[in-house]
Amino acid sequence: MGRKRLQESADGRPTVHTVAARAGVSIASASRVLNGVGGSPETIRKVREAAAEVGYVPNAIGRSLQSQRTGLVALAVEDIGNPVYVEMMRAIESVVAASGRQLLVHATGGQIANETALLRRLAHRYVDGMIVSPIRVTDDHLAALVDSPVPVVVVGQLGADAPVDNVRTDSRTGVGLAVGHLVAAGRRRIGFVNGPLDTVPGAARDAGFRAALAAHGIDLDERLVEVGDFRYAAGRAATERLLARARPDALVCANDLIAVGALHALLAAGHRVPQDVALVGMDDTELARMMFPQLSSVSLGSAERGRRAAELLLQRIADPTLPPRREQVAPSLAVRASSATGPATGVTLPAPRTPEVTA
Amino acid sequence: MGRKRLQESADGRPTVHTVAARAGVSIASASRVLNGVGGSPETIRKVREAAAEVGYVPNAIGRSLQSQRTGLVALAVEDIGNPVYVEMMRAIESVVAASGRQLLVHATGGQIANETALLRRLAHRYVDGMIVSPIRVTDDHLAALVDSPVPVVVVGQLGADAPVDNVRTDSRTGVGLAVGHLVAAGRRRIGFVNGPLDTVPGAARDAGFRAALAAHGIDLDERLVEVGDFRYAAGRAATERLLARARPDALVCANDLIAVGALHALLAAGHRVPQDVALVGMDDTELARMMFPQLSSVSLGSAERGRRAAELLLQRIADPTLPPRREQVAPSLAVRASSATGPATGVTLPAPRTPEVTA
DNA sequence: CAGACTCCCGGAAACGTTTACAGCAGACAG
DNA sequence: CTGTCTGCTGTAAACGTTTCCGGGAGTCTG
Repeated sequence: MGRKRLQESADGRPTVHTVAARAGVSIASASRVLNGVGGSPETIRKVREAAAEVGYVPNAIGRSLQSQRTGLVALAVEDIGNPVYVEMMRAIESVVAASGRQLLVHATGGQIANETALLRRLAHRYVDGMIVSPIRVTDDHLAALVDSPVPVVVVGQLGADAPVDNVRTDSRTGVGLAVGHLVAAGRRRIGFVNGPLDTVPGAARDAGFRAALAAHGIDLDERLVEVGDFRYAAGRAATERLLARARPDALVCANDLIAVGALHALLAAGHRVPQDVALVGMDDTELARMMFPQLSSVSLGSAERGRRAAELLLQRIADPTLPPRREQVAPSLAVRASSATGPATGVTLPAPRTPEVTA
Repeated sequence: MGRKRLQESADGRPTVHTVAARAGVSIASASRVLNGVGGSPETIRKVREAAAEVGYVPNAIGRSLQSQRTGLVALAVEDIGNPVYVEMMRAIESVVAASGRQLLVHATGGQIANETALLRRLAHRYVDGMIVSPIRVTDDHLAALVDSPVPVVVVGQLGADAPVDNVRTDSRTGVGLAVGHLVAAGRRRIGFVNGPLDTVPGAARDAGFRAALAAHGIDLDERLVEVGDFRYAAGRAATERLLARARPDALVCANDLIAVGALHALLAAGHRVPQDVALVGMDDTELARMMFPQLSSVSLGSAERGRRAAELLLQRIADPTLPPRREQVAPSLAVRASSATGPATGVTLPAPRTPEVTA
């Protein structure tokens, strides 16, 4: 039989050829029946039967090659352990699922190389589009975004003129909300525990903090500013360093994970929250409500940003010629016990290491 | 020109044909150069140049159709907001990445239909293999697992004779560790806040709890058992219901999210932890260490299970004929402040709603 | 009863890639 | 100078699917 086409795939699984041969019809008819378009009752019966007998299951790759779409959408975030991304993911998922597609998540670990590689590899047609939330953006990175072979939507700040769909918030203003709230509550020695300054959100929040203090006529004591990364352990360690050299009456944290670390450090050092030190986080994730006392937090609308990003992406997939769009979500402040003014809701410690504890 | 093959893909992006034509060589030579195998210096130069000029980027789908592999591995979990899955994912990711593949995560939301659909759709060749951690297993589900077209490894309990690679732990014994520890510390009115009983882990933990109490000769007071789901809010609500009708001196929780909910409920109700009520969670996630007081927790070796599952999967991808294997990871108990015996490490509340507070 | 119309079918092309195979030129040995 | 070997190249098949197109059979209309 020479090099005649075989009827099974390389690993022995049935293909549409197997089904067609078994049903005694052409592959065209088999394919039509399997896709539910056309076919006489008799043909339908024969093909269905044959497919069931051999346990046919279509090969998505073959189908995608033909149809030029996979029905998959990817979300690439830095740290999937950060609840803010979980909330964003849930919002994206619901939009994406409603369009009949599936969402896949990839954690980049904040490695630029990693993320660029993802764009350059995964995006090469395995997915119909992707949403990326980078915390560092380099020129190389940007280039990869711009000429990505599939539609990309970026969640987060991006160079002003980048021709890429973009959903952002204003975290500078967000930090301002926190500072304003604390100042109004009579706090003056306001500290700031931030993430790395070489990240986009880190830099924006630093600028926002300084601007907000200035706007309230408060001189910034640099000893009240500390930097770690955006995770819990670093937040706790950074707060411990800060407390070792300064005595804040309030702390703003660049996200909720850091705020939880700060809360832990404060309580372990014998400070009462909020009586001695008021605490405000950012992102307003479920984590903030899981703490005791519950944490005030600046909402950056992560779910909303995710939802909008997903919508932008679906629109662009439908029509790739759309001009780049940019949307903005306004921040808001959720005040909870950790920065409430009254002392009634606070937590006290018996009397651990530090001297200045109320008897 | 009739129906002659075009040199661009449908959406105008360059293909290997474009590059070949531009370089004045055959597509075979172009492909060889682009893959770094063979080619004369002159050919290499021309092809590289042409590829750069047109911005060629290979179509992964086309390549996969030919090579019968995608280099992608999927992880399907129920709730990506649960830190235990984050830890598992990290472990899997590192193994998978080391093999040069990429990990994609899919959240099923615990919907069986969802999960089965994932198996039946995504698994149809988009990925080289997948790791699934189902919390409910039906026959249909099992069938989908067994004749999945790609290798599958299951993390979690599975019917004893299911011919599927499987990494499990022994959560019954795990609950026993928690109960034993609490009994040794003198606790007797030990409560249990569990997830749904129609889930595999929920059922196993319930059985483990009852068996452990019996083993210590303690009669179970059914009012001390409450059920929600595996998330924070439900854990808190369930604990509130429990506290409204009973007075435990210790609580075992079916996972750390529930334990955090229980901690919140306990503190809000004015109970001291651990003095009044000792608390033990399960999964030993980072969340347990993020609490104040830090939570004792039964480690079910989630990272280890993830690591082993990934290794099993890679082995099976390499050799699909391997017999089904089953591995087990032993639980262990991490004792922290929330169940420490001494009162020194506990947290006290000023004097909220309940009367029995230390002045 | 002829013609138009509808419906179904099979052959073949197409999606973008890799690769087996054969041909060809050049280098080298005898 | 001839024969063999090496290394590169191009043609074409293959991966598994969908779909265009032409042909044939059957149905309805006039």
